[in-house]
Amino acid sequence: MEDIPKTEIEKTYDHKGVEEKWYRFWIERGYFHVSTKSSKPPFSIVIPPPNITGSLHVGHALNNTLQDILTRYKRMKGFNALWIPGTDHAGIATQTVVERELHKEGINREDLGREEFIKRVWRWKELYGKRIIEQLKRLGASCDWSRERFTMDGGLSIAVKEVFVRLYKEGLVYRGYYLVNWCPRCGTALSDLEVTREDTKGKLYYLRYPFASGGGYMVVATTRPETMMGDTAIAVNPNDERFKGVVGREVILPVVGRRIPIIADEGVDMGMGTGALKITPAHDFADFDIGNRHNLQRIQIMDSKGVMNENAGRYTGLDRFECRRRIVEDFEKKGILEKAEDYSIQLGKCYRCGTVVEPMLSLQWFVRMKPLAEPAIRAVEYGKTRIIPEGWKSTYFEWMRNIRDWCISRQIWWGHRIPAWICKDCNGITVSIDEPKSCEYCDSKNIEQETDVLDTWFSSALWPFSALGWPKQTEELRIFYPTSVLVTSFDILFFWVARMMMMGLKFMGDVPFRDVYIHALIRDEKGEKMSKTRGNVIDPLDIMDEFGADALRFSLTALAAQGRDIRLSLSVIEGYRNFMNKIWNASRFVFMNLDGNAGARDTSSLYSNLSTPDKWILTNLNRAVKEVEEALDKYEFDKAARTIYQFIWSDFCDWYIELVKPMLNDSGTRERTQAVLVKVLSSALRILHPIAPFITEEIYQRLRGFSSDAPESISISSYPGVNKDEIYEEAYNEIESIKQIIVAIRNLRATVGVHPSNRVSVILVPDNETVLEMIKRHESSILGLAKASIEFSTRERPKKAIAQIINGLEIFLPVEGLIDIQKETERIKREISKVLKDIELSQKRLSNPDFLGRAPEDVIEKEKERFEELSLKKQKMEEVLEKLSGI
RNA sequence: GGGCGGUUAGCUCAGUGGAAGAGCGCUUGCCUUACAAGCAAGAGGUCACUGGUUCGAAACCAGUACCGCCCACCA
Repeated sequence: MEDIPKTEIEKTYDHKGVEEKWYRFWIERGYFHVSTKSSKPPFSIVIPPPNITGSLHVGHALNNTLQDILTRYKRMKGFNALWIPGTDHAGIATQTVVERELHKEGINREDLGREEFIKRVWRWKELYGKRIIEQLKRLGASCDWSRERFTMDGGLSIAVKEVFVRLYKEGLVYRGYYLVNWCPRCGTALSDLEVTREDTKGKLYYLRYPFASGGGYMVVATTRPETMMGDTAIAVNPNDERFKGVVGREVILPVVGRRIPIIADEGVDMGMGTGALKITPAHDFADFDIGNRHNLQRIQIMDSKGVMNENAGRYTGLDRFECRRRIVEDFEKKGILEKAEDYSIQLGKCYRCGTVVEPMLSLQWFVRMKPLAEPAIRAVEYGKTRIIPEGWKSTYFEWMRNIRDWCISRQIWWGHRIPAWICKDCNGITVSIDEPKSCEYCDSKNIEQETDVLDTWFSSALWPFSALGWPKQTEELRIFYPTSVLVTSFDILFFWVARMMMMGLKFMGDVPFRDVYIHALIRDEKGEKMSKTRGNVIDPLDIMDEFGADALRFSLTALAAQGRDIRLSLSVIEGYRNFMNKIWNASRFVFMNLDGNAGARDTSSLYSNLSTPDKWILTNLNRAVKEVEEALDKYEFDKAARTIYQFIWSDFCDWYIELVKPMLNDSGTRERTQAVLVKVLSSALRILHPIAPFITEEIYQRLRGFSSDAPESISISSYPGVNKDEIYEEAYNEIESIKQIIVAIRNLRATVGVHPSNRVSVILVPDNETVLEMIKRHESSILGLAKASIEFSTRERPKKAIAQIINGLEIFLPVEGLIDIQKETERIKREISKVLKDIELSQKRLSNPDFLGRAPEDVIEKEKERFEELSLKKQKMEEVLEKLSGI
């Protein structure tokens, strides 16, 4: 063990300490800070602002890794690359969190009062709102932190008011009494998007409503019998023969005793239920519309907490579900309930808390969407904004074309308070950016500001321009709007992307981003959504602790294909952690073989005398660079990662380093080889840097000492370009052939079971002089990598030997009868039959006049060559088989 | 009810018209002085099914089945 190489570099890469160190270094040097004075072309991304209540989950990790890759890539490519960070105030979510805190202290927000409560939320934000930002930094996010924004900071508040006022003045914001989705737990209205539908098992109840004139009853079916106390009609389809005689008559509501009419409405589906529909305009969307058409009274039967109100008679004070239970019980006794069937219903639930939403009549603020949606549809149709992958376009269009007005008011405290003042005298509404002194209609001073706040997504919709300083006409806006790309996942396509499109076009007159890249959602290895209750959550913070941020980032990148979900498992991450270690050790090898003064050398002269393996690796490098560039330009992150992985591990480590080892021990070739190693490693590090910034910086810093003019950090170094002069077709093919020979010999060794440390002697029978000469040039490589010494033979094949047949060459490994002849014979036979099958197919193709007539020339040529090769191979193998049987 | 994805090796996924691929797992042999988080050699596939287009289909088209997602006021 005394001849362990003298090196200070650890055998295993340890990310601990490294990541933090370089992140601090980058920040201190201000590499991520972007100046508006720069003459470089702009590139910009605004972050999807994470909630201040959030903790980095694996979805954030993916989303931000991809943004960081793009930002770092563009920065290295010479762009003035700006990535604006920020956080979202997340109205309901944050309010809930703080309320929970209060609850622990035994108080609620009403005890505190609005003003005091909001102070508490701000205090909470100061304490915990930075958490997710710190986590993004751990991930390596290269945001310009000097421009960090918050959706409730002063500037954004001005933007929100400006937008609201302008929309109101143009009639695009209005206020009115409508039926909205109401969450009784959160105590607020929700937009349609904030309601999720869930299949729920329920019952369909058939209720008998007796005719007022006596003599029978109507049967109506409902899943919500408690709403019957708000019924104001029964509706049937006018074309329904069954009910021809009853339209215009009246029935009596059981329990309540109220008389309600039977009306006819086209909206009633004759096939559903009993064909007769009970109409509750104040608690059902369809009924609301029917009610409007027939001027029906709207009777509310619940309060904002979902508790039955005074209109519910003897059920007043009961929770809606308790009321349902009781009412069914009572109806059963009284024979009002005809039957109850099991029924599966799509129940609307609050997307925040899961409470069943209640359609509730209330005074709310809305945005008129149609006029805003039209330009946003056109922008995507005309390609002013590209959606990638394209498949999402149709989803976007579908939603935009059927868009409904957006309920933007929320009855909570945390959020942007609506800048409207309501006059207590004349009920007039004064909407204004600054607090008005009096009512603009009656001049009364008796005005009060609207207590509602805006939907969180209202401010998010302005993010691409508000984060750049709007409504001020800033340099940032001029340079960086529209932003280059938005990176997001599809679950907020409507919530956010669509609304940003509308607002951007409305207020900036241009789209908010050129591209929208939509990535997948992360699931566990079984394809299930990660959730705490399932216990299948992969916490990126734990992953970063154990495997490092680079391994996490690379894993996410490699999995970021454009499908709909990504299945992430620990074994995948472990695999890419191993890749990081591989890079580390390849670098370690390079360092161990460099001399201290390597940097002072003039490398250009060394390049004039490249070896074939040198040319081969440079060819591979340039092709890899090209592929990675093209992939990143098309947002094919997984392809970029795969290309880099393959280049570093297979090409550079498995072959180039191995091929080059003897050259490092030869003083005639040592310097040149060192130069190529450094060049290739340096390029490899730089193409990898956007994906794995930490380890590449760590190695780069060590490599920098060997190079005279390297920038002080890899993150500001330039991205490698493709050098066409370094594509060496001939050398490439030559090494590919040599690789084949080495693999074939290794295969023979394994077949015989030769111990890896033992040298074998093989007999090569080349087809021609060219092949012979080529092999001779690489004899030492074959000796080194296959541990085989070579004998050439032009005619004679050895008698006792096993063979491998490759293109242009037969390889024999003489054996001393130690091998299992039977097994080897079988193997060859199997090979022959495979070749035969291929020959057959090829022949069929070549004898097909249609193929010869219609296929392109080069394909036919290739097929002919292939046929020749296969035939030759078959012939050679049959000879080998013959020889084998003679042993 | 409408729309959109997916179905390729045991698992997770690439591959978009011209010889079925990768990683993990598996088998076998190796601590070969960069790396056992490694090296080498293997085994393993009717590319879901049925038709069609084409000289040629895993890929393009149509349909079927299964899995998943989104949208929608069917009591």
